Amino acid sequence: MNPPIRMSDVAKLAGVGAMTVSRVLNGNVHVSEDARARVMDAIAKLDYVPNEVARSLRDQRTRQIGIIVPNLHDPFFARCTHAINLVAKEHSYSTVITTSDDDSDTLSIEAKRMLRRHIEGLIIVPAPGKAQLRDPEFQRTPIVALDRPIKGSSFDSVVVQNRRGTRLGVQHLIDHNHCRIACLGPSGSIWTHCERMAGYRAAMKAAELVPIHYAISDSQAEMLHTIRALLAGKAPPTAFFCTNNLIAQNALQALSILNVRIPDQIAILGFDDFEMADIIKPAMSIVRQPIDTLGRTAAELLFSRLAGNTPVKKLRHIKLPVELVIRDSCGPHSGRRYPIKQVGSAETPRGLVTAQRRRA
Amino acid sequence: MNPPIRMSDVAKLAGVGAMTVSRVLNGNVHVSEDARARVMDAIAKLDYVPNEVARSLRDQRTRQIGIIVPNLHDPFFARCTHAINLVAKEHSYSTVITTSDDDSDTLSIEAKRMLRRHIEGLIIVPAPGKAQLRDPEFQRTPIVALDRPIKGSSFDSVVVQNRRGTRLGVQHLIDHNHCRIACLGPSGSIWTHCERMAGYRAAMKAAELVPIHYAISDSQAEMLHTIRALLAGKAPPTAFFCTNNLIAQNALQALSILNVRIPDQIAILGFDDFEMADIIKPAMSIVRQPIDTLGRTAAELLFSRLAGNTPVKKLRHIKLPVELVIRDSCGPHSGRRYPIKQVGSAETPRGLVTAQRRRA
DNA sequence: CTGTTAGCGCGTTCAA
DNA sequence: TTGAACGCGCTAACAG
Repeated sequence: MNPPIRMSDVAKLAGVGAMTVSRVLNGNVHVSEDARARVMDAIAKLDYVPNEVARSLRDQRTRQIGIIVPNLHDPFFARCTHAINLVAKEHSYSTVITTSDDDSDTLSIEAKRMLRRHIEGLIIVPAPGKAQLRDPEFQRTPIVALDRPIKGSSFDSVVVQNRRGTRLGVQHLIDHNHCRIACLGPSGSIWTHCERMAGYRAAMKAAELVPIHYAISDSQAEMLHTIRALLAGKAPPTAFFCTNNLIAQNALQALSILNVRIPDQIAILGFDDFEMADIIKPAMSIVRQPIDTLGRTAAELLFSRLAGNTPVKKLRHIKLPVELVIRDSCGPHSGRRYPIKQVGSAETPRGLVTAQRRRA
Repeated sequence: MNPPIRMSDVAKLAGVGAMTVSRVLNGNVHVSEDARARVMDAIAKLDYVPNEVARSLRDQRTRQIGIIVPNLHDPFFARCTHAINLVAKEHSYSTVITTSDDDSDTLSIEAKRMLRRHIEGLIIVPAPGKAQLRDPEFQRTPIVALDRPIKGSSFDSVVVQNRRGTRLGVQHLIDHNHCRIACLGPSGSIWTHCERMAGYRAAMKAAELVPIHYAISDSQAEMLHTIRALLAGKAPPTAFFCTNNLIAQNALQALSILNVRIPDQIAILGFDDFEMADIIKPAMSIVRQPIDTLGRTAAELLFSRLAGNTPVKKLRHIKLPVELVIRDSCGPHSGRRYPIKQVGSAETPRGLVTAQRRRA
């Protein structure tokens, strides 16, 4: 509507110089009580709102960080984002967010847009595929890779124990006397799923079992088709390991349609917890990842870079512990329905984790 | 690391003036092929990144919008945010996001922070309680209220048919011969829940039934306690209507613990769909709200304000249709498992909706 | 304790 | 077709 109010307008009304207003606002230097009162008064009268853009330009600090996740439909990424934003708030930073749809070109374009805005730091979930964010312009801003590392990059990363978690889960299945354990994962080459697959293969081989892997799309139809075929074959699997939530839910759906009883006829175990896992019957056993901690750790690492606390050259690669949550989808258990915590692995991160554990 | 590259650096290297570089970048005015080539060359050599902050200050447009939701844990808000961000992308705008935790003071503080950053428009989910964002400074930036209106405010709003959806659901229960239908909702005064309660009361009264309402906290324990007491009483309810997802899931959980069979012993119906609703047994009937459309519509309304297309004075209050999705949690149905679309109510919005339906 | 000067990087305006 | 000057709103540095 009206021309926007500038600091000089406030100064004029208060009968002081612009600098006095600035000093009142930032409150570091001494200002006489008299002047301060007049300034406050003028600010209130004019509804003055400081212009952060000008301030950003002036001192070359935008007090903004950026986040790029594949999407916000997946509760996993939504929660990560939430956790990151909380840390940003604690530091009085704003959060600019956008999505990549797991496409590396989109990721790159959006990252560049963030750079143009001079965000001070960036947290990204790398897209699958070729090496990304290689251009030198990405070297000038601290970047933390979340959930997935970028191989050969110069970015910090925070991920979870994907292989170890999977091994834990598969071993649990083996402990329940399953031999023919199939691994269900999405097609495509998302890093976390590759890791989980690798963990699966390792666990199977360690038990001298034959790995069977099926890559399927996200569609329920394809899952139904795959599972039906699988179960109709000779020597059908007696257990499924699902590499994420969506896969697990689709499998559950298919099993339900096919009237296959869990855990009697088939056992099933997933990676990543979800709201309903505990409510459905049978309650689903899963490998739980510390989502909030994941986001929080990435954000704290980023801010520690911004504060210059972390030596610039040394890359930090943090791997967070996961835990097996035993419920009822893999057969009878020892009556203990609480998580088996996984402590102090060789991969346990140092430093930051201590701080973040207190909060968890 | 090195001092950042400015436009003048590019100009110098290309042997032209800064304005020529600017023109090449913005591409509106004619620049000789020769000059353009040299500029492009210099840009590449220097890894020049235009400074959007300076540009924002210069032309008083940040090309940013803000979003404030209660949290990102709730898939509902996460999806809204996703949809909004998509629209922002289409307009080449960035999205600044933060959370209010459903606290009106936090909302106000965060909104002010956004204003200082000179976001051009703001989409908020109002917090429960007293009138908000009354200060005159909030009058200078277009604000759209999402999912809940602010009574007596001068903001546009986009919400869903809460009352109507609830009536639809409750009527469905009544059609299944239920008389003692209890309404389970959170304590607190969140607008959507108040509306749903009102719809519930209206539907009950219309059928000459006695409304029974229970306000409970989000805790599973309290839900269990409430439901146990309810079912133990004389003339216990034969059906539950839950005003949101979390409540529904907690109720499901409690019913499961108490070994109450659905739908034989009790029917249950919820407001808002969720991933697992279709997978659990029995599949849960719900009232579905058009989440993506909700976010998208709010964003499009905001951008239409920014473009100056919508007359400034006239407030827009859009109410989006919901649909009843009949599954199995309310007893046998007519074999039709597909949504009963709800078309052309008097409340159906005009204009924007057409555009947005094409996408849905 | 307070005011003045200058410049952050860009693009509009005006002149060449 | 191009360049120089000016100012967007703010604050560090330097007087006073």
